[in-house]
Amino acid sequence: MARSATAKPAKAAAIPATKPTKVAKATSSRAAKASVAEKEPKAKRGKKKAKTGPKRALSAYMFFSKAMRKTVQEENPEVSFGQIGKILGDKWKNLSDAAKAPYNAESEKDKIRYANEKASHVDVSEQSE
DNA sequence: GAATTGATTGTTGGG
DNA sequence: CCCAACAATCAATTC
Repeated sequence: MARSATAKPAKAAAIPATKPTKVAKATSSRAAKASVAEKEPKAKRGKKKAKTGPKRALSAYMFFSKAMRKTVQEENPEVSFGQIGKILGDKWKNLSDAAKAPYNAESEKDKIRYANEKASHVDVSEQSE
């Protein structure tokens, strides 16, 4: 186990709109991390584990990027991927909790979806390969 | 048990 | 085929 504290913060973190408490040092993990953090952005995303199992739940930003990406491109037709990301991120942060609500909702749904697949574990039919 | 690090998710376009 | 910034978020590892 890990962050048992993350058990279920009454959707505080998942739904800031309902409760913009922002976890606020839920476990001081984020705070401390924020303090440390700021290391050099080492693009070390060379995949490690996670075989072909159930894909993890997407984050609100994932859905946001999917939706806004196109829009941002239209407003910025001559921007590269990196720029889009920066713009999207900027907008994302600029978005209000209410605006994030729908995205969070999607992420939540995905979370459940992921949990469901994970829960599937081994049922009757499954085991594709 | 709490904190931290790490890996994963999605986008597009290119090397 | 993998990575690039962006943000989130879980998940296992570690202490």
